Amino acid sequence: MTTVITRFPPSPTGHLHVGGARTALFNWLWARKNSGRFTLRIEDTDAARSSEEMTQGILDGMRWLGLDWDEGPYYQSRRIDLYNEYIDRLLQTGHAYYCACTPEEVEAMRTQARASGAVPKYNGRCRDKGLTSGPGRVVRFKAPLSGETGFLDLVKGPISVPNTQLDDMVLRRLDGMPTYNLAVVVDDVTMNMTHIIRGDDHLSNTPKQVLLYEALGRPLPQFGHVPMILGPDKKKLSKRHGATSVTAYRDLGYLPEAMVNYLVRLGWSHGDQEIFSLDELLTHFSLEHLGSSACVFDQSKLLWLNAHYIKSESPARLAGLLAEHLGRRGQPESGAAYLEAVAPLLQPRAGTMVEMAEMAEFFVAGDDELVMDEAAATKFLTAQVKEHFAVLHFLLRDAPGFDQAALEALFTRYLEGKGVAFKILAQPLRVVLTGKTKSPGLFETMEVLGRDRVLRRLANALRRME
RNA sequence: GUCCCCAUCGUCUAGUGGCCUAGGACGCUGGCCUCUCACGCCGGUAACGGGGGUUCAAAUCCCCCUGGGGACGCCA
Repeated sequence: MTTVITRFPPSPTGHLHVGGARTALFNWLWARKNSGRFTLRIEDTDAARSSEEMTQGILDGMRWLGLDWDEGPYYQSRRIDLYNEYIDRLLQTGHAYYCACTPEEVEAMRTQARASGAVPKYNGRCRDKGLTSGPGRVVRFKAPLSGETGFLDLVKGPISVPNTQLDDMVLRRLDGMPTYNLAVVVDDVTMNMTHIIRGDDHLSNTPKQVLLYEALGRPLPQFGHVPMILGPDKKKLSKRHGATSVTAYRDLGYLPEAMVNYLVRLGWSHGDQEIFSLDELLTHFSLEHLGSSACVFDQSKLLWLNAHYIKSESPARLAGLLAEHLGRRGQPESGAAYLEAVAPLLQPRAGTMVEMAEMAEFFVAGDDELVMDEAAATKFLTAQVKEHFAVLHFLLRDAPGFDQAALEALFTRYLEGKGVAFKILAQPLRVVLTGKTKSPGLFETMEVLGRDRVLRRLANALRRME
């Protein structure tokens, strides 16, 4: 049994977007599930469009998702000699040749072919000229003129394309850099890849790569092409559709496990199961259940999953995240213990950590800086409730206990004595303590706020109602 | 234009010839719970693109059509 080796080869010309993250996840899962190795490779042969900053962003995204790699990151830009070795070999074995045509000439061939309804491709003018190395010359692959090239795809099944569709692709550019197709094949061969799981958009590249494997005399790895992720308009997902990079979701307050869970279910399924722990993913993930049709990125389902994970996450971890987001919103620092007490009240209510931070503001705001919903204050802080609050202030001050149960008992006793329903006082009290008309339950809120804050906010309200 | 791929509720999907008058989940929606908002619970809405075959039997297999996506770079 050979060791499973997979890879994720992003091009550092953009962020780690959700589509890339999903293929990375699939490759990672497959390697981990089979106790194999997962390799990271940076495809930066396009020097002009690649940047170190993008590379770091991609690595950050990977780490955030928890997709650790066993090898790499390898940089293609540092492996040029290796690629040249292989190109020379192809030249020697007659699988490649030098071509002196300029990009403009090639472009003209394509437009001409297109105009006459033919396949737009290089016409092979230098194919049999026997040109040797020289300035202004690229190296092209000598592709078969007839026949078919095919392979068995893990998700799509048998794929085959007439060779007349393929042209003599460039292997080495004018600037001496290898092209993508050559570099991937050389890398995948030398790094011993066993499985190549990648986006559907590479499907039509694969026959060209298959030809290269054959020319090199190397066995094919297993290819698996997963369908694309589309936007709600069913077009290829792009910035137009809103957040597409995984780090954007992190900043929006999504939990990595929610992202992973959402992504894995996009194109893969295990019966009716929706929620997967990492362990479950590792035991259940399979290539056979990868879907074969494109899917739409559905933000609302991601949000639901995130809410789910927030509910089940430990208050301690949430407190850390909460502090971070609160800080970002310019709120003063609060103790970890306090935030850890706040979190459970907000967990069932927050869809994202950004939302939780927003809801947590009244907990951490200074009593005098509490943002008051004025309309609500006018509506609820009436003369009638003022009398009650005045008494309640004393009762709360002298209450022996300040926990939820004690508070509830205190209120019940008071209300029964006055013959008043809690409903009458609930909203006014909520506005006084939180500044808003929506909040967690009053008794738990008071317990967490603590006696001092409650008393000060009550006193402030009393003063206001003078 | 050519080639390749795809096709079940609005969305993600289950379904591998009979268990399907098509199941789950998100969303939307009715109700319950209730100090507000949520959570939760119960219920509802909604799909096999069309046409031909094959078969005793088709969402499932084959063909055509239609629709969608992708690729045709000295980008990856």
